[in-house]
Amino acid sequence: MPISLFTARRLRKAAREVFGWDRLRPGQLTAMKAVMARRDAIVVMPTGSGKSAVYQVPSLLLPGPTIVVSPLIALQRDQVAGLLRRGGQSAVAVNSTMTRTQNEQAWQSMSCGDTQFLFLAPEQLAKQEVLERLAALKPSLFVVDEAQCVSSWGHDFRPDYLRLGQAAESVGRPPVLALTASAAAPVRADIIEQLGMRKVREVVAGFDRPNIRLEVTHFLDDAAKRRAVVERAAAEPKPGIVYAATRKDAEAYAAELGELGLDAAAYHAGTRPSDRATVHDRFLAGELDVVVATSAFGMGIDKPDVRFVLHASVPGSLDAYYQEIGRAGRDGAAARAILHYRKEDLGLQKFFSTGRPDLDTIVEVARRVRDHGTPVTPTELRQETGLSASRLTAVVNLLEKVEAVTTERGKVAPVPGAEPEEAGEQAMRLGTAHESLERSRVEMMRGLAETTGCRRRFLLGYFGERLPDPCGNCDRCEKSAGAGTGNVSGLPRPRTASPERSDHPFPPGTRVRHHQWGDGEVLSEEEQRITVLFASVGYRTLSLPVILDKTLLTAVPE
DNA sequence: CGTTAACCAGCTAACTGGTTAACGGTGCCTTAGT
Repeated sequence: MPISLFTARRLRKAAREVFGWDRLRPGQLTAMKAVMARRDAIVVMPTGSGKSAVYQVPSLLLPGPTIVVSPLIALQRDQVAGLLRRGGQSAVAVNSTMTRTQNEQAWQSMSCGDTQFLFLAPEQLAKQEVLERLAALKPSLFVVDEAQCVSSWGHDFRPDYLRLGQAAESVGRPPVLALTASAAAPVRADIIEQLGMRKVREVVAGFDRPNIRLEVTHFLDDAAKRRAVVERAAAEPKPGIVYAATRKDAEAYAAELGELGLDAAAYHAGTRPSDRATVHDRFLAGELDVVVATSAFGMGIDKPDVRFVLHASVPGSLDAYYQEIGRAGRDGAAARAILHYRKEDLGLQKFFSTGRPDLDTIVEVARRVRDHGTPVTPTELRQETGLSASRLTAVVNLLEKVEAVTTERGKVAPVPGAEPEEAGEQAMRLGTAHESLERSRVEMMRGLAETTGCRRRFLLGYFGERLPDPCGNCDRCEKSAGAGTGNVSGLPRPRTASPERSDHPFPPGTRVRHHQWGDGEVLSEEEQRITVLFASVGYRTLSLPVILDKTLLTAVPE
């Protein structure tokens, strides 16, 4: 019997006997087989489609335990509870909300083999002691859950995400499995690079969520937009989520909706922890009409009957937009994504996408590391520079990338011959490139809001999926179809899946070179325009007639 | 990048227009003091 068939049988058996899952989806099985073959894999599957099973089932058949890196402590709790409930599997988490004794007990139950799953935040793996204990467990699998965080948070907000590749190495480099519900090709490439993954098996399920109607309403005036947000949130079938850009807005909208008699609550990182938990639980229990939240709300929310997601202001990227609207209509019934768009709102998102370390700071850290001569602990560097832990880690990450320092066994060491000023300049260039990428991601959001074509086609194009026909379930499609032909059910009309050939020299996937912006890759096409991701400047949308007429772009052979 | 609050000058009383500074999102972890 071929090995893969044998493996598939064992996987199915384990899934059935332990978790009671009678069948595995094709994507799940493919990914599980990659894990069993000791290969690195990145899996992109929608929430609620059994992504966790991809590590949970193989883990039972592997000799050592499974390490799961999870971004939020609340999520770790859910995952531990879920394993116990569904499969009777023992799992533990080690984090700062536990007492010292509890964490000790968790380590104990791992090392004596009683427990198969250990959940940790990336910051835990920044500690040398933790890495040593993990290495002693001889783990068989290293899972990074919500792996989009590597790319979206690792570069600035939570820089320990960029250190996970090294962490995996120092615990014996088991196969690395990255799981996420949404990641466009460039984001996947970033995750793979940052985690140091090798010979990666990519399993990407479809991105389309055809039951979610996409709609964008334009506003010139801020006050008019605010009125419309409240009116619309009040009018839509419940429950729903309203996303606001700031904490203050979230509070204000929640208060206004409350005055209209709705059960509405605000949720953001400044909400008291006990209130956060209450809002979360009440929403899941169906006791709230509307949660008005910042981007803090949503990870781990798997509620089937959310009827609308309304954006009171544009999010900072199509990735964020897609993730947030994806919380609507998980049950497959008609749902709405309503974006209230004002082009001035893009400014706030542009502001959020800045904040890289400045030249002086980088050079200072590089100097101090050099002057020490011998490896120095991050704690020491923090005391000398007064930088916060995450800020320092971000700087060290940059310096390591430009080969001015190395890190080993938790300490930072200089690279002989590396000049701090030179390293600083190089690191700044990296930081600047990343910043312009982030800003171009904001521009892609503008692209969706201002497109005259089918919105779903634009959105899916960004994720590398080509929609041959307009979707019939967005405001643009309805507008061009005219009155009377709208679909009554709220569900999209059937459409053909036949991919048509591109009639120009730059179909998606083509490597191209621009006379000014250098090398890039064509990501998507839309009517007379293509979107290209350039290494130097990020996303750019180009007009096909113009580039064909002026030969601004040339295709580069692989 | 855009909004808002605070301030000030002007110039004569209660307000206007202009400039300027501050603010804005995501979460781990640690440690000192109740």
